[in-house]
Amino acid sequence: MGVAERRAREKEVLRSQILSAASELFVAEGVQSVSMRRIAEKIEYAPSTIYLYFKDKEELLHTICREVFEELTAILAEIHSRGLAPLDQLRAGLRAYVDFGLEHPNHYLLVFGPAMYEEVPGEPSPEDVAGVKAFDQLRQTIQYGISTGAIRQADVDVLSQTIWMMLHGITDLLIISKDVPNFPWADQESVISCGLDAIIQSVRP
Amino acid sequence: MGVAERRAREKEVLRSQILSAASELFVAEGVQSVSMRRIAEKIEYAPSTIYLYFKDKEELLHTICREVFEELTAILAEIHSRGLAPLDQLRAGLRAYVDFGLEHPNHYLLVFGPAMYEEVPGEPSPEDVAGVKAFDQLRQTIQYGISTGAIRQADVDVLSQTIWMMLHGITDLLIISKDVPNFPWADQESVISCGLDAIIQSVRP
Amino acid sequence: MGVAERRAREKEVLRSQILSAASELFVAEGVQSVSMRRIAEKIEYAPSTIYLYFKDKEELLHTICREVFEELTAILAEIHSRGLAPLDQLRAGLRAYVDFGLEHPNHYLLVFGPAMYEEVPGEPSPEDVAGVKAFDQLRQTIQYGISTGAIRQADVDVLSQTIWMMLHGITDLLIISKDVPNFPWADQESVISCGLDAIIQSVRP
Amino acid sequence: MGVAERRAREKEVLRSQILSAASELFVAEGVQSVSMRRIAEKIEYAPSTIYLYFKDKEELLHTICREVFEELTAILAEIHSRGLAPLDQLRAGLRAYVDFGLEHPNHYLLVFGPAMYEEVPGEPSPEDVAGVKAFDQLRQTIQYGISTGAIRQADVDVLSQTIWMMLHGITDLLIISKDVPNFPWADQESVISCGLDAIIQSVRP
DNA sequence: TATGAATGAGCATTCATTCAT
DNA sequence: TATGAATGAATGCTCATTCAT
Repeated sequence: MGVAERRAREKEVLRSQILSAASELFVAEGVQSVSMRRIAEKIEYAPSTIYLYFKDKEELLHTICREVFEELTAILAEIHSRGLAPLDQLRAGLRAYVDFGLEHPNHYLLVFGPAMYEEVPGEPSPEDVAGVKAFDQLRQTIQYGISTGAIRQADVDVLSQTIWMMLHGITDLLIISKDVPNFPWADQESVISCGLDAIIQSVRP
Repeated sequence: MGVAERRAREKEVLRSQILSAASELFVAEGVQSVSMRRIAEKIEYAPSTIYLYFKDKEELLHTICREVFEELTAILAEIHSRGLAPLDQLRAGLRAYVDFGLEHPNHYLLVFGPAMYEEVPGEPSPEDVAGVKAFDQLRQTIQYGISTGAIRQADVDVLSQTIWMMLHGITDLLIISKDVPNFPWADQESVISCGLDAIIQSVRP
Repeated sequence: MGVAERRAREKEVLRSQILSAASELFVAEGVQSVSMRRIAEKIEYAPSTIYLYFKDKEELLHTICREVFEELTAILAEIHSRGLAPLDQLRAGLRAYVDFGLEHPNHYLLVFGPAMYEEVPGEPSPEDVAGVKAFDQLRQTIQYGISTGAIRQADVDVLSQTIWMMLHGITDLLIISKDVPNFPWADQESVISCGLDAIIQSVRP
Repeated sequence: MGVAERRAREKEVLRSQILSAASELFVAEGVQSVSMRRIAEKIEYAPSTIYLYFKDKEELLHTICREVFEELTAILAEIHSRGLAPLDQLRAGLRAYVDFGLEHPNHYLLVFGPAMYEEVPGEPSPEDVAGVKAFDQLRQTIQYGISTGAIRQADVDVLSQTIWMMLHGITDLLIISKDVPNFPWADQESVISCGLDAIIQSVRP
């Protein structure tokens, strides 16, 4: 049985290697530009070996997206665990979200970019679930604020989704701005401050 | 001469057909995933015919982007011309922007989606110019508000870009939401209201 | 009838323009690399116009080849007309042949290069006829030399064809040598002298 | 291990098949006119399979040229090794050269036909090297003859290159003659004799 | 006579994927 | 488990040619 265990462990290791090689490449060069062969070369295995671990390129992508969401969720959960006051927790979470996007721009675009695959109604995919969990952290913060009176009475869903959308806009365009030099972009920090201020102010009672 | 005119008109029609087929596909499936062949099939012409109207795939993409921006600019210019009070003008412009995105979701995502082709620094492309002009409408409105005291003192660029980014986030995710059924999306109108309220409130003195 | 004549003349002019544009391009860039469109652009007519004068690209090529042969024939005929002594006439002809090749390298390769088209047995094409006439000049010179005793008794055909082949080899490789820099080519003039000496010496009685 | 060996052998076989199909087609129809598809069809494999064996069309061409030269070199080296008298060695080598051309007409024309790909000065390609080695066999024979007094004093390079060129002319046109029926070609053997006699005689002291 | 519009066949090459071993 | 060999479909693009006008 020691043998079987070692084998299982080895399998897991290779699976991880594939995932990390793929995600590195996807993120650095775009999903479309990266071939399975390139991924295989990076881990020094044959291309066909990848198919023993993932059905196809799409499954690889899905898995990576899910992991990105999980990482984001973990970050937000950590903030939650600090026991901050509602508005402080909110601001810290918003800031962490933007920072996460700016630190993992390609991952961010990967996850929130144009859908790479068709969604099938009624079958929430694993990365949907992961995405919902990440969003849920924000929703809980808002809920927490409302119930303590720190945040004005409002539909929790409407409010938290609107905030998320505005936050996404800031994150998305700050990322894209790096690739569009021919535009007089304002200072990044100023924009983030201005945006977070607007959001925080808008939730005040 | 009637002949020449009719021909010119027919040419223009086909050109438009190509543009609209292309933008529909680009937007629905991503620029990279759409082949010239697919576009040709959609309009029921030979692939090579497209090359009679556009130098290559890139020119097709550029043309589409430019035209989208121009339409948006025209809409915003019309609002400007109404001579509304600063905050009314601002709100009307923001609303028109979101509506434009929701009415032309494909075009919107195409233009503001991840840059598919690299920008070459120092050579502003025509669609950059068009994009700047569209954004400039918003900037002017903010400037107008600041100078009349309807909007608080602030760096015009930081403020207008932050607003644009938040607005983009709302527009972007509302569009994407249609393709992601497995998520408890809040009511669209409520989100728009909530977002615009937040923005307007944040610029008040 | 003046009208008809003018028209015929104009037609002839355009035909010539096409031929000379095509031959210039073929020769400068290789038959395969030159498109009908390029030829058309050069004469500032529509591509389809060329098809009113020549059935297809191949006919254009054939016509040009024939003209090359005719030019060569004319040069050799002029030498013949000078009334030189047999061996002087031979040497002058050989020299003129090599020079013709070196001055019109692409034309030369065009005509003597790998067959571009299939020969159909039994139907001598116009450029075959033209080629035979050019070769015939050499044959006559040899015959003339044999009959006057300046050249040794030998089968006229074998001798003249062998000479032509050796001459062709010199011409061909001197032309090709210009495109192959990585070889220690000997001085061109020395090679020509050496070759002609060998040929002349070999026909002596 | 038997398996690995068999596989390697099979791979080698397919590689050879590709090479010979390609050279046959290149030579019969010109490098430019032959598509990878056509080559693939000829060997009844998918086009993409060729790319498993050769990087691209150019590498295919280069490989063929190099191998042809190497075969020719081997033949000439064998003659050298016989220890013949200078003029006998020369004649045997010349004859072997012509025979090689006539036995491998396609390869011969491919290698000595108009360069289809540009040579880059300063970077002798492998087939240049191979070509130089083949030519060098002739040069050594001439040098040997001069040093033993069997061949007249003369510039070795000029003499050997001139001889090679004349020999090439004979070989080239004898090959081409098979495809040009509409011309009264002299008997092949007679032409070869006549040519070799002329060359041998011309090097005598 | 000349053309503008359109096409269909073709090109070299790449890629995700399959499958026998 | 892992692979090497092979493939079929696809890609952007070019070109000689046709044909209605």
